[in-house]
Amino acid sequence: MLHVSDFSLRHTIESGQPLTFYSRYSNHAGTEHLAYVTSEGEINLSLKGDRLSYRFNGNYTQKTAKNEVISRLGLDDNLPDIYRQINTDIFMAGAIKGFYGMRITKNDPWEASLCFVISQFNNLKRIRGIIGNMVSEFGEDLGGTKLFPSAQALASADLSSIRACGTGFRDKYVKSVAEQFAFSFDKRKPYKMGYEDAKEKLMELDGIGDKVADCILLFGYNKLDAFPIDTWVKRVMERVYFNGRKRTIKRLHKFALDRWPKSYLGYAQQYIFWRGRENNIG
DNA sequence: ACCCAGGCGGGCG
DNA sequence: CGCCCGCATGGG
Repeated sequence: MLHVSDFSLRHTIESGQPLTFYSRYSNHAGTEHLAYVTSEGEINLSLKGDRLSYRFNGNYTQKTAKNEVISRLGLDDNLPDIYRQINTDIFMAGAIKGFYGMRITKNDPWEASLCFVISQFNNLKRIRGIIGNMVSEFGEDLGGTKLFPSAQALASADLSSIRACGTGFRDKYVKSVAEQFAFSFDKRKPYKMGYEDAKEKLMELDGIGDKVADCILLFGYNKLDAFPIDTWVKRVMERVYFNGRKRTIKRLHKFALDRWPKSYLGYAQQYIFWRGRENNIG
């Protein structure tokens, strides 16, 4: 058990991050539950008030499970300090108030990559469905629960069976990215690279462009200086900061860099995204 | 029926 | 560089 503060499991889980797509979340009588699987085993969380307890199996020990939970849910980020630094205006203040405790999750780079390749020109409900189909179709069976599908499994699958999961035209991107993660791309490298170099590296992959690369860097490599701009973030920023005028992605990136601390850009983005989407602003 | 969704690659000027 | 297009699929 550990005590947590400034933490909302619901906002963290529901806000379009990889865990949104492959975890089970529920709330019974004021106690929230979250279950998900990693290559090391299953994690089961319960949150009541500020008490976060966790159960685990597989290779986890008390210590490694605790580290997994803290790191995965972003509990090691200093949220009060982040809020102080990104709270530059009324819109951000509203986002912080409305979604207080929402954190950036830290996920496996391959898992983040697959989720965000699927996300292109898509919506949250369908992404969740497609990832779910892929887990049951291609995930290794652990006797009851299934693992997130490996890059190797998808690399050796044929296009039609990938497409049968509902990917649509993204089938070729899924296979291509899976092949590279399985055979040539060293997913450990970007951890040691700066944001710019790592992004350039990721964008060499077919099917990974500017926005998806930023998502992978933010949610997969824990690079909080990434600022993904999707249709929601673009529209909201144009409306809130540019009086409704159209702006290029490049210019919006520059605006963000000038306005918020580089090391917290990812958090600023996540609050813009989720308030924009949940309040249907834009 | 119509519109949109956590975009990308390719082609054009 | 900026702009435009086609791309599958399902829900509002």
